[in-house]
Amino acid sequence: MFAEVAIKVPLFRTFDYAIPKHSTVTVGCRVKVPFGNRKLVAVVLAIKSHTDVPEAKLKTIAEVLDSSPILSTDHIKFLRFTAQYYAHPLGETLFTALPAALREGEHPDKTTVATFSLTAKGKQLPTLRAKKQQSLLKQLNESGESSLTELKALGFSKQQLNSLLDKQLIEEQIKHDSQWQSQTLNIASKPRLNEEQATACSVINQQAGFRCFLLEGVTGSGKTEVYLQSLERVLQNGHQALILVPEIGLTPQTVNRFRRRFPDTPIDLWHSNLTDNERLHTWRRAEKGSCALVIGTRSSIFLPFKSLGMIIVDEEHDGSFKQQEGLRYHARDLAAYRCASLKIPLILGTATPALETLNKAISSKYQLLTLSQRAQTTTDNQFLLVDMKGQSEQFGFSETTLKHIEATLKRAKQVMVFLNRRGYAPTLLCHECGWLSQCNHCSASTTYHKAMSRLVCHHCAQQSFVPPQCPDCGSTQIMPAGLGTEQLESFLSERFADIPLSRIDRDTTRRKGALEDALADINLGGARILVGTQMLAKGHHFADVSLVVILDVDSGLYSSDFRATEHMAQLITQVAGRAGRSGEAGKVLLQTHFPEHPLLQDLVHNGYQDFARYALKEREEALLPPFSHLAILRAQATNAQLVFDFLSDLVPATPYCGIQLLGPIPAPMERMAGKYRYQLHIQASERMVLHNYIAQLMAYISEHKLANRVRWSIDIDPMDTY
DNA sequence: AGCACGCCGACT
DNA sequence: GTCGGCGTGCTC
Repeated sequence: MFAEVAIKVPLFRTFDYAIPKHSTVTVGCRVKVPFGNRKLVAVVLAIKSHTDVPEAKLKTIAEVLDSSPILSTDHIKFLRFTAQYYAHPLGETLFTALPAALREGEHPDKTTVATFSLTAKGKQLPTLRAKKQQSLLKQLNESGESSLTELKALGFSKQQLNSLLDKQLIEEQIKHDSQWQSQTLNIASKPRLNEEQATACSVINQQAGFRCFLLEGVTGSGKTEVYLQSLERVLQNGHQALILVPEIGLTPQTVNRFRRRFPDTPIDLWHSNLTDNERLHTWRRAEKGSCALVIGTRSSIFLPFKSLGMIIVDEEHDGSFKQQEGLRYHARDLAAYRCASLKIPLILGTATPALETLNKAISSKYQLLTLSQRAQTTTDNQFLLVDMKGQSEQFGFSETTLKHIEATLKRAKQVMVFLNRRGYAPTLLCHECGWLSQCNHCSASTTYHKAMSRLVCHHCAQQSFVPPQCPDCGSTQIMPAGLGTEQLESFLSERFADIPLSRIDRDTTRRKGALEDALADINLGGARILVGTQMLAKGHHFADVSLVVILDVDSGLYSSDFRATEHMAQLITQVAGRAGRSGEAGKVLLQTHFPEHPLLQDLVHNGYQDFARYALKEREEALLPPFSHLAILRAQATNAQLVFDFLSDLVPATPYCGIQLLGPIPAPMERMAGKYRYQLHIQASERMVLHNYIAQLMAYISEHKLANRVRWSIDIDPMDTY
């Protein structure tokens, strides 16, 4: 007998091996096989009695790693679809979907994970002298139980845990793998739903089989409550559910909310901070049906649930659901496929649906459920467009803007200021000769970080010292040009000297737990001015914000990326939702040179729903996604000519009816980390045509002699097209 | 991707 | 003389 196996190599083919006598090998098991002169882990895809491989080439399986399959045939089918859809080698697809421990051939049940919870004594929440231990106690009281990794992510240490263990305030237990019993489902008291929420829940609950719901709900309209109550039926039926959240959406508050609602229900987390052992453990718990809910980021879409009953994608428009390297999948889109083949409901929730999703709702492929009532406030926010034409500005702020900030601070409210550029200034400029600080390896300028007194390339992360003189002309007149969050911080803290300020961007939150600390600090009434990048926009609740300022609206209006306006509108709407939660209407101030821009006008006067429908019309007229389908073939190498020749060759070699090719064109950043980058845009009005063409293209490329000399990759449904 | 094999340049 | 650069080909 022979086994067809997949191996983690970038080849669009599988390999056959002889099965040694007396050993049992089944589909979905891992085996070790000799491959070239190495030994690799492989996954068995099929058992067959015949092979076309000549006897001289055929080798024999060296070792069987699993006595029972680690991948079900259904799951393999899902991964086969993924590989085919994203034009990625099956072996690599299979292996990226597996936790590292299984990729490396570890025993599937090699590990258990401990969690911590309060003892009876701990539940009385005694007052402790150690502040950190006290807040650890508080955290465990809120979460019920947390693993070491979860606690470490919150900035707690093993020592603090040990002290509490010594005092017998907390205890450690091993998560067991026993089957979760839905009979024990215990639902904590829940709020009454408003009419819209109740309608949404009942529509979802009446659904049997596959249906995709777009839950379009403004911030504060209670989407999470709809998720929670929709999950009840799933759990009661003994099924599992997956809740996909954006990368930074997996906050302790979110998790605690689910844990509090379903106190005896096993809920596992899945995110990039887990250790390999924890991943393996969660993977197995999902597979065995030991956990009922998984809340996870992008890659949790590949978890092998025993009996999945629903998938929820929260903030479905969020860019972090798309993987940007290797297997470039979109977790939301794969969720749709998975739900369809499992015949279970999918809920996509957001205040600002992606235009792709909205289009499906409008064309009735998805069912639209709208939540328009805000639970907390009744007043709508006010948008103000500040016309920057001819206005004098200080550090990017117009006089009007500064006056609004001042007035807001006087009323002891909080102000949020957004600029999507970290660092002090995007470049250094020589006043005498016009020299700009450039990265040696990328076609980009280096960002000036004043506090570190370094120049940093944000594309390849290389740092350099700030030159005392201009490297070109020797002048000492070199100065920062342009604005970054660090500069805003220093300007605002000088201008409003007595007002505490907090900056939130990737630089200030690098340390583990730093973001949580900063947010907690803000909510304790510390900072009144919050300056930050988009990070600040996502999912955090600040009670007192009544003014939001967005400085660089224009960067979204006239970008070469056709999705830039959509993303800017989403950002504006999301941050607007953060303002005015304290009872009074919030103000959102948009600085722009194009106040009359029709999309901006539409957004400001009629809201995202209207904007999005208008923007869809524009996409339709321009035949852009979702009214056509895109793929990008990217290639890079140290030698620019090589890259260009490779891509140029493909254009006439693979003509195809119904396909438009654009390129080769230089990538938006032509040189990055020392490599020259070009791309080919592939567009089709029919999805099938695109995929048939790509299949042909892949076959052609794999024969191409230059293909091994450049690094190339294909991106289906790319997010950043430029 | 790795890894071997093979063919040309500068070095302990 | 050989060490090593990377171009080419192959993996059941």
